[in-house]
Amino acid sequence: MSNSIKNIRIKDIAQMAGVSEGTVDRVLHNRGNVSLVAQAKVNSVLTKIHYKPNVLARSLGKVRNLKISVIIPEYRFDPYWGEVKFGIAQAQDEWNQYGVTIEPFYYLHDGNLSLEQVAKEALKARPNGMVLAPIFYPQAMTVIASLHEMKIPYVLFNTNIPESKPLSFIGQDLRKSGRLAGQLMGLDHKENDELVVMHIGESVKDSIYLMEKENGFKEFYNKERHPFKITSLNIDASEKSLSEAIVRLVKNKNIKGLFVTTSKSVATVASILLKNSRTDIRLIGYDMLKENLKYLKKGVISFLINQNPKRQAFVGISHMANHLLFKKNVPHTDLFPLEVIMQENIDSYVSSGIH
Amino acid sequence: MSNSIKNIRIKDIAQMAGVSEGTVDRVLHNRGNVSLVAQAKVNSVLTKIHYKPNVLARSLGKVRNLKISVIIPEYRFDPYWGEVKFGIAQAQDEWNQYGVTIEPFYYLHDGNLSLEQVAKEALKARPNGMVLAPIFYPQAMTVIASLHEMKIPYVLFNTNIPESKPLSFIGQDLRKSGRLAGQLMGLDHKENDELVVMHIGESVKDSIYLMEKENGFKEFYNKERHPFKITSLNIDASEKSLSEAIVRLVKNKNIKGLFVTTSKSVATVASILLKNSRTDIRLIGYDMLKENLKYLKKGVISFLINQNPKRQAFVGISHMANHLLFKKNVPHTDLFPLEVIMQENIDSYVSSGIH
DNA sequence: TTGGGATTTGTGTCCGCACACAGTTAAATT
DNA sequence: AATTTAACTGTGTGCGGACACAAATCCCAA
Repeated sequence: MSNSIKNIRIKDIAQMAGVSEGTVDRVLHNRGNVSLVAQAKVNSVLTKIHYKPNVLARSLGKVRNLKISVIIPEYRFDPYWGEVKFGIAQAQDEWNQYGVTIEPFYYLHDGNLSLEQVAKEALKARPNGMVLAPIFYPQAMTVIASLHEMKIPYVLFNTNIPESKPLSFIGQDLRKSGRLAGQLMGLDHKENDELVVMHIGESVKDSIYLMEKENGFKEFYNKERHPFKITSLNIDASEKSLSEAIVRLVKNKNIKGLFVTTSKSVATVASILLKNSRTDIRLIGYDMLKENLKYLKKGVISFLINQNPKRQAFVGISHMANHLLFKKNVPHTDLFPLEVIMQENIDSYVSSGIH
Repeated sequence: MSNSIKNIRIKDIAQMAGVSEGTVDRVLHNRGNVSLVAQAKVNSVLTKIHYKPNVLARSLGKVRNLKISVIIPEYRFDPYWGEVKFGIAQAQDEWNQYGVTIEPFYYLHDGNLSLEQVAKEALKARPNGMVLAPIFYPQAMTVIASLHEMKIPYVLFNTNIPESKPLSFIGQDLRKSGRLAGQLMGLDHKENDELVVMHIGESVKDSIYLMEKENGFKEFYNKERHPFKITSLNIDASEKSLSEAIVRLVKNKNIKGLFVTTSKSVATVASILLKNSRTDIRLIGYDMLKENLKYLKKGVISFLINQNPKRQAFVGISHMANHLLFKKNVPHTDLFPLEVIMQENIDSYVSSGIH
């Protein structure tokens, strides 16, 4: 019965309208050069039927070698970006077969591998689209200006720059993620506990976005009116100052909770807690980095909030590819869920590939 | 520079091997009728290069109107299956444009709308593949037998039947999900607390799989050697007996935690807890059903474990479609992560579409 | 009325793969 | 040696859409 629901093709429309395929094509893509009569004939058919172009056929005859440049911070110094790189690799796997080439670039804070320099290099190859993790605001802005100028569409992920107009932004609501950390911290609260929010790493000074997490965290406690003392701390990532600072912290017996806003350093904190037998302190951090998982399994880290860096990269690239290749509409913002990782669900997250 | 990374096509292989495209095609699909010499020539090229067929071109000339039947329990009596239905709708949206038709069917426990009857109906249309939620074991087995006989590939989701050999299974590890509930329950434990595992609903008698959750829950406490008293309870879903049973339960002041294994009934439990001012009881349930979210927001439900029914259906259908249309390899089992939903991350889950 | 430019329309080709079918060659039979 | 049979190989076409280019039509001025 519902057997031969022959899909309507351009050919069919042409026949129905009594014009040639070329004319239908011109109307569909409003390329102009169509007489009002023909236009009317085609349009009257188009309103009657619901034409769905065959995506496969459309992109088959497409310009091969679409090129997407991906720019992220150098991954060798931070396993977080290592995860992102995995996501890029998966995207390459997925999209190469459609003739889409994905070229990754890596930047440092400054010098001749700064974001600006690297982006300039990337743009030389005249990519059809760009996917960018813009963690340094001012540099990012000049890159984005170039992109606008060259009319290259771009997707941002990880960090948003709302005032630019990206095709799409992929990331999380950082304030809400701070609030979530707050709730997780409070699950076994006691009245006179002291909680500390820690921002660790050299990027702190440039990364206003970390403050969002802190604000969210505090917001949670304001709302709930919990009588906690909350302080915050900025520490450089340099080995010595970091461990010294933590050791000092740990000596304070009132401190019962630490919330580390940067994903990489929470493992270091955990190791120091362990050495100083302060595993009574509830430690909350970000992301399923290898070291983090180790301490989560041991119970030193209580919770991790998963930002899903791998998937962020994958989805970002996919949005761009879908836009370029299939002309699909992509969401303006794609905010990932705030995933709570704890001992009893680590495995389920590790084993499930990209989710 | 890296400009024309021309993808290797059958044509190119033919040229490299010094044979015709037809021969390459015969080797690739081992259709036979190829001389050993030609075979060798082609194979030597194939080992050197990594041939990736263009999925688009392959499926372009494909049989249009692939048909996939989806069979799930009647959704009007259980919002869980309502969620699943949303997933089906999304899959239709996604795959219709590729010429794949998705036909849903709904079954009840028995009668002329039993799984067997409905499946018989579905099979009349000779679908190219089937996606099935087999919650009643014996009936499901006869359906699966038919599928094997008719050589129709099938994907199972929600409930696994490992001894059948589905193309793919999509779901969660229920034992681990029980363990997770255990950990969530224990976050603010006290020594002499009593915990209750509740199985609610008429399907309990047929659904051995609910026991997995209970076992996982108990397993967690065994391992941790927590001194909790854990009891379990099977209750019919009939209005009266349910509320009576819960009211009775609630009178016991030692009870500090309830773990409801069926997603739909936890809201009822929550409403009764609220009426009887026993919100001190930690309540854990499953899934982001509308009613459940209401009580989670109010704080009556502490945690929900998300089984992601919508996505389970979507992914199940997509696996089948990828298999039929693109000949893609699909994972033998696709176990979803065990997502923890709590007040401060509800929104992030609700707003992010299908993840 | 005709020429010439502008506008409109139709046809053909390519994209990469799958598969049917015709064509070629070699071996086997008479 | 002629002919059948089998084994192998190459060519051609279609899938649906995009786009280039050729062909057809129109309009207006000379």
